[in-house]
Amino acid sequence: MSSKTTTNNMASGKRRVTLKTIAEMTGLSLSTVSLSLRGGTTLKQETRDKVNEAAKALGYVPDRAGVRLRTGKTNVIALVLDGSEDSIDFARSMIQGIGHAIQGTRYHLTVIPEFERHLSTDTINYILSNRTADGVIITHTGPRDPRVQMMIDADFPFVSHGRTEFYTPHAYHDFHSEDFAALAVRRLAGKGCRDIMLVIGDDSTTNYHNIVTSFRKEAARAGIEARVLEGTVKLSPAEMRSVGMELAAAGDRPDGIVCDSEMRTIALVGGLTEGGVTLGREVQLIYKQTSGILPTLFPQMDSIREDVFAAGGELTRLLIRRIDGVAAQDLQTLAEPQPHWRSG
Amino acid sequence: MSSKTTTNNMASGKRRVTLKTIAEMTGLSLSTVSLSLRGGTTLKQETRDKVNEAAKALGYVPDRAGVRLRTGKTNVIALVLDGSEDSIDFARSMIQGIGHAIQGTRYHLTVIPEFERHLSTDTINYILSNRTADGVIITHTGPRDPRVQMMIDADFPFVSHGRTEFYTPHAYHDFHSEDFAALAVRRLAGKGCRDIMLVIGDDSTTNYHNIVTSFRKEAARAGIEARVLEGTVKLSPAEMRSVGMELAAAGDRPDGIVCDSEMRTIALVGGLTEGGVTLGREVQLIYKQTSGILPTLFPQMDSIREDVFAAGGELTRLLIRRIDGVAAQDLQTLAEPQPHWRSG
DNA sequence: AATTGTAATTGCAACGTTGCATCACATGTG
DNA sequence: CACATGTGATGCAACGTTGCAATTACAATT
Repeated sequence: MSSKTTTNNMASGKRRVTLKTIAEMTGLSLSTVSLSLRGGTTLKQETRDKVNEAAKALGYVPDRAGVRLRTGKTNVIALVLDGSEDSIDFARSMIQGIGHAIQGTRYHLTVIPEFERHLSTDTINYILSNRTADGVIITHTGPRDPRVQMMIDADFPFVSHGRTEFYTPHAYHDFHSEDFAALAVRRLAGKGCRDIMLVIGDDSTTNYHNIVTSFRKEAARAGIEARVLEGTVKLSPAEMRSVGMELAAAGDRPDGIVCDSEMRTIALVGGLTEGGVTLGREVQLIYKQTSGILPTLFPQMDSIREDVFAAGGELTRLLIRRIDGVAAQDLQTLAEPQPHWRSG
Repeated sequence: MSSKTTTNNMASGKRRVTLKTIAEMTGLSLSTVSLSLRGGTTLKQETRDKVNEAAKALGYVPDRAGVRLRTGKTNVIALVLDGSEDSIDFARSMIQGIGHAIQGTRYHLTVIPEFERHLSTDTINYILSNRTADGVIITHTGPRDPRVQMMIDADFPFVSHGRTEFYTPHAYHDFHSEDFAALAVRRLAGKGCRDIMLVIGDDSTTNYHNIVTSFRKEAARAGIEARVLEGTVKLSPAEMRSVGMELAAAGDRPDGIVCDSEMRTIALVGGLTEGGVTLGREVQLIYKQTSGILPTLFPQMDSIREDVFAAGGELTRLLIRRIDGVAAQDLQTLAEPQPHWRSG
C-alpha cells in the first residue's frame, strides 16, 4: 500500500513493531493508535477494533524504555535480598513467589543482593536515586529499620517482610511470630515439658523481639520454666553444633527446645544427637520450617511452617497496590503459622 | 545566577539531575556535556574537568530509560532461574555471585523464575521479543537444550551453566562433572569399595551424561563393579528415603555410593541410616556439595564441592564479555571440583 | 587580507511513548 | 445564515540520551 518507506532499516531483517508500525498499517495517526491501545473511550468502536487487530497481528508490545522515559514508570519491582542463610532456600521460595504473582502484569523483578549485614541504607539509596524500580520489597526487617525510615521519608512505595515500630504506617506482610512462639510453647507444655529453652538468632529483627516476648509470656501462662539462648547468630554451624553438645551434657538441660532457624536446628540437632540425647524422648524440639528439607531430614520432629512462597506472592500484591496509590495502612497482613505435629 | 528557570517543576523540591542540568551549570552545550562524560577525546582538558566536577557535585547518574531508548542497550542481564531443588541454596548462591560480579558495572540483574520443567522456550522467547535484557544466563543446560538453540539462532548473547552438544560454539561455564565422577570413584576404590553405585537424578541435563560416562569409565579402570540408579529425579524425598531403606536391606547392597544431589543425599542417608547401615563403615558415600549445610549435617562424610557463588561470578564475567562482542568460543570455562575428604 | 587548517564545540534529529491542545467535520440551535 | 455543540481523530512537544553533521574559534600559512 505505502509507496515510500520512511526510515526503516530493513537491513536487519524485520523491524521492531512500534506504534508507528501500527499507525502505518491501519492508516491512522500515531496518537490515535496510542490512545486506542490505552483504552481511549472517545474513539469509535470500529477504530479501536482495527487497532487491536493490527496490534495483535503484529505482536505489538510497548517498548519499556519509551514508556519509562515518558511516564517515569519503570514497571520494575526490586527485591533487596538479605544475605543471611538462616532459612534454607528462603531466596528461591521468595523469588518464585514474587515471580508467580508477577505473571501477567507488566512488572519485571530485579534482585539486588545485600552482602554486608543489612544495617546499611546504601542499597535503598541507590534504588531511590537511580529510580531503579517503582517499588521495593525488603526482608528481615528491624524494629527501627533505617531502610524503612528512608523510604517513608522519600515517600517511596515499598513493602517489608516484617513489621517495625515506626509510628507512620507502612505496607508489610509478616509471619505471625507471636503465634508461632505461643503455639510452640503450648505444644511443648502439652507434651509435659517443664523447662524449655528458646534458641534464637538475629536480634536485629523485629521478629526476634516478638518471639522472645511471646515465648516468655506463654511459658509463664503455662507455668513452666523458660530460658532464652541469645546471640547465636554469630555462631558458625560448627560452633552451634558444640552448643548442642554442651546442652546435652549440661546438668540443667532443658526438656524442650524451640528453634527459630533451620540452619541452627540442623546444627543443634547434630550436636544434641552426638551428645547422646534422643530427640523426642529426653528432649522435645520444635523448629520453624520454611524449606521442606528439614521434614525430610527429621520426619519425626514437630515443626511450624512459614510459607515463604506464599509470602512472596502476598508481598508482591501488596506492593503493586501500594504503587497504585492504596494507603499504606490498608496494606498490612499477617501469615498464620502452620503447625505440623508429628505424633498425636 | 540564572534569571529565568526553563521548564523546571520546582514544585516537588529538587529536580532530577540530567545532562541539561550540567550544561546549564557549566555554560556548555548539552552535546558537549554528553560527549565529555563519555570520554570524548577531542575536548579540551579544561572542559572535561569542568564537566566531571559538576557531574560529581550534582551527583549525576545517566538516566537508564534515556540511554536505553537511544542506544537500545538495556544494561540488564537476565537470570532464568530453574525451579529444581536439587542443590540447596543454589539460587541464593548463584544470585549472590552474579550480584557480586555486577558491582561497579552499569548492569542490573533481573531474575525470571521458571515454573514448569525447563524444556520450554517461552521465557527465552519473551526475553528476546521484549528486549528485556542485553544477555541471559541459563542453568541446568541440556545436551540439545532448545533454549540454547533459540538464542544461537537469534544471535543473542547468553552464557549457560552447563555444556551442550551443539556444533556452533557458545559461551558457557560448567562444573567439571567428569572429574567429579572420576575423583569420587577413585576415592571409593581407594577406600576398598568393590561394588559402587551412582545415584543420579535429572537425565535431561548434559551433566547427567558426563557423570554417568565418567563414572562407568573410571570404575572399569579401577576394576570394580559399577551400577547406576537412574530416574530418581521424579522421586519425592519420602520416596527417596525408602529407596535408601530398600538399599540397606538389599542382599546385593553396594559398598560405595556417589550421589549428585544434596536433596537426594539427605533423603538417601536418612533411609540408609534408618535401615541400619552405618555410613562410613558398611557403606561409603560421597556427594556433590554446594550449600554448606550438608557438611554441618554430616561432618564426617566425604564430599566434592561445586562453588556456585564463584560460578555465578564467572558466568557474569563471561556474559559481559560476550555482550561486548568477544567470540563465543573464547568464553568457555570449567570449574574444577574441590574434594573434601574427611579422614586420611 | 584572504585562505586554509586544525581544534574545539554545538545543533539537530532520532529512539518510542504519552497527554494536552487543537482541528475537521457533521449536526444541532437561535 | 451565523454560530454553538459534539464527536472523532490528530499535531505537537516533551521525557534524557547519543552520534553525526555542521559550526565556530583561532592560529598558521599564503
